[in-house]
Amino acid sequence: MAEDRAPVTRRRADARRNIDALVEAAGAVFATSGVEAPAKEITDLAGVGVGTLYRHFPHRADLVKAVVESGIDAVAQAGPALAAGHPPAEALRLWARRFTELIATKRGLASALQSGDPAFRELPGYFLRRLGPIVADLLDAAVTEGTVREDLGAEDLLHALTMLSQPAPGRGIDHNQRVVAVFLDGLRHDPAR
Amino acid sequence: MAEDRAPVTRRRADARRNIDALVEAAGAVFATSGVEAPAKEITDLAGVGVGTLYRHFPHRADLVKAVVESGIDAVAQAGPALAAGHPPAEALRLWARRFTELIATKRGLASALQSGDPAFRELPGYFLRRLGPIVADLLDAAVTEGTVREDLGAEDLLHALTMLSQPAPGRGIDHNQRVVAVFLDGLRHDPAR
Amino acid sequence: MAEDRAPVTRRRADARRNIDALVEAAGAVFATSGVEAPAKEITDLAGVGVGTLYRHFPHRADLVKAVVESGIDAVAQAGPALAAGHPPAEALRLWARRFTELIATKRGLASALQSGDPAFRELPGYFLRRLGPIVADLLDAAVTEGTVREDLGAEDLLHALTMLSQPAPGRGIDHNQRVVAVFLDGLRHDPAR
Amino acid sequence: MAEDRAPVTRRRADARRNIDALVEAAGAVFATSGVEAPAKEITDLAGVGVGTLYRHFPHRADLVKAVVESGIDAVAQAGPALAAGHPPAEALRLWARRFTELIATKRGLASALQSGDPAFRELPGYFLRRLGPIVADLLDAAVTEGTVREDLGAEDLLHALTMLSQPAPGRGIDHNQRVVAVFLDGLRHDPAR
DNA sequence: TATGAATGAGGTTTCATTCAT
DNA sequence: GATGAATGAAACCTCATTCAT
Repeated sequence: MAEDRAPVTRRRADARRNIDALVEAAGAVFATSGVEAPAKEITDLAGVGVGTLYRHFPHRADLVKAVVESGIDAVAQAGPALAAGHPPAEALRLWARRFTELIATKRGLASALQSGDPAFRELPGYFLRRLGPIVADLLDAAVTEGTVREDLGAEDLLHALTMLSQPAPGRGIDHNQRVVAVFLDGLRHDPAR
Repeated sequence: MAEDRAPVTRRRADARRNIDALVEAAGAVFATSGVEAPAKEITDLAGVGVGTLYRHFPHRADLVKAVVESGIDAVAQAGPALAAGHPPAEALRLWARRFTELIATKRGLASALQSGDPAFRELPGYFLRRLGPIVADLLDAAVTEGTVREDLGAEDLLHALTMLSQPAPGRGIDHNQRVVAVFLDGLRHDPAR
Repeated sequence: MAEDRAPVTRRRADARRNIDALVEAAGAVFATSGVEAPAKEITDLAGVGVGTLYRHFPHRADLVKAVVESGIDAVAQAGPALAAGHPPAEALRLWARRFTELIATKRGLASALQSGDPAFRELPGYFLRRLGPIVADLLDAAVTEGTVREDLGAEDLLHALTMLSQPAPGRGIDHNQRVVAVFLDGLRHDPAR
Repeated sequence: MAEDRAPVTRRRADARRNIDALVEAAGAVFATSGVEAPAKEITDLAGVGVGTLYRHFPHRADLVKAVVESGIDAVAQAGPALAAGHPPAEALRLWARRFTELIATKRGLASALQSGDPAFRELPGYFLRRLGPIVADLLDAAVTEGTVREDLGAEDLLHALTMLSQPAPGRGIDHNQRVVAVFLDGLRHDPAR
């Protein structure tokens, strides 16, 4: 119907801007008020009407997913890069550090991932599909190398890292990094034990 | 209203029965629907009116606290007993096992403990006050003995155990016991490392 | 739990009063603004909170059904009475008169009955179950007597009466009575035709 | 915006195509979801933006009117033709048959005609203005001939036919034709009665 | 004391309508 | 003229909390 396509692309740019604003605002609001924060709080911060939120993210989980997605890519991509440049166990440790940074600054996301709330039912699956393979590769390499114990699956590890990376009230990210480090120590294979 | 007023003690017994029913029901409902479950769900299960809930537990946190309390005592008391009968590191490990059993079967409690929700603001404090000293004693003994590293505080440890004990969707308590064991391995002091 | 039952009955009376007020208000509002009128309009007229409406009538159809029910009984009961005191064709005509009075003063109900809106899916069934047998008895008697044609089912007749009894904008109930009378004339069995 | 502006007539053709698509789509959607169906549903089916709908049909009633109009002309024109080729009473019967075909396949239109909704306030007037005279002519001829009773006005008749032609859930157009036939039988003048 | 009906604030969601492109 | 993104009012519905009985 529209002979000239130009306006369409222009419009898309506007929409894109709103979508980005929403995801950013949602990230901030989730961090403050949790994943169940009122939609209004998010749209106000994004400077956008409620309708716009629902147009782009019909379900709450869509928005949460977008927020997760917005940070997850860099972490996912870091996996292969670290594997290439470091010995397996070290690569795993460095990757976990990155992962903790991601989760620890996104209060409430992890709890959404395991909340059991039907609205978020798909999220853990998405999360695992996206990061599971990266962890599996890192873990397998270290197990093959013989420096890491083999009795813990990639998903178990991912879940443990997720929980330990949860922001703890009254403590900073250092706390998370410390307990994650302890956990990874425990993961080291030590035949003498 | 009631012409035949039952003796006071009789009433007390009734109240006690209701309180117990409420706490038990709340535990079950929290496990199924999370700590934010509708009050009605709890009172229906307890076979009691909503008013009764509010009489005994004016705030949601009071009820959560009661539920936590109902399981926490045995775990708290187990601390000294285990310390008396086992070497420090082993005592710590056994106690952690008990603790995990408690938390892993109370879905949602840990997340309430760290939810940041103002309604639960007092809970972490209560939790720490109650269990902090027990962990501290077990931990100090092991550090003194030299079998456990000294760079992790009792509260950090308690928090880490709490997170790792969270029920993971699709996995059972075995998962929690496994990752807790890994964590405790990491806690062991190993000068050779 | 409550030893003395008296208060319960008392309370029921209060609730009953609200329910009656709601049904009456709904009848009035449906007549003015149609069956899809905002819930608020109804509760305001009934002098009751929205919550009360939803407690007693969780679905819109429940309320419509109650409104229908509130008038339908007298009409249903009139069937046998008229059959006993009049020749069949006359009984049918008199009953139709009563039926038209009922429907014509409840603007919008009939349209709900055949709206196709999923919310009202059960209503036509309810309506037919309630009145179908009455019409069938009246009709059968007249057919047996030989004064009424036999090629129209009771449900067809009921539906036709319902449609012709719909309040017509700008016309009063006389209009409905007149067209219903014409229809019933058409129903008369006349072998000579 | 558009550098290459198409000739005006070309534009007109496009607009015409859109209008036709909208009316057709509206007819289909009204049949399925009622006259109050979301605008989006209609524009999607027409393959057109919402803005286009509002440009051509600023008010919902305009669209309904267009849909009604699209079918009404043939029926209106059939009046004189039938009057010319048949005896009055027969002409009336045949015309009613055509009318029923029109209404029975346009679910929801008749209810819009008498909904009382301010948005449709003009529709009944339009409907009567268009078809009233046709019915009046047919009716007058039959009354003059002496085969049809004279105590029912053309508008009363039109309204009755409209109601009886309403699609009945679970029944087909046969049902409507049957009850309309009964009604017309009732309309016949029979001095013997 | 216990009850559960009533309340209404607060959140969600839908959709008619506008308007920049 | 056409588009469809954005808007926000308006409706829905749920539930924590109060309070008359």
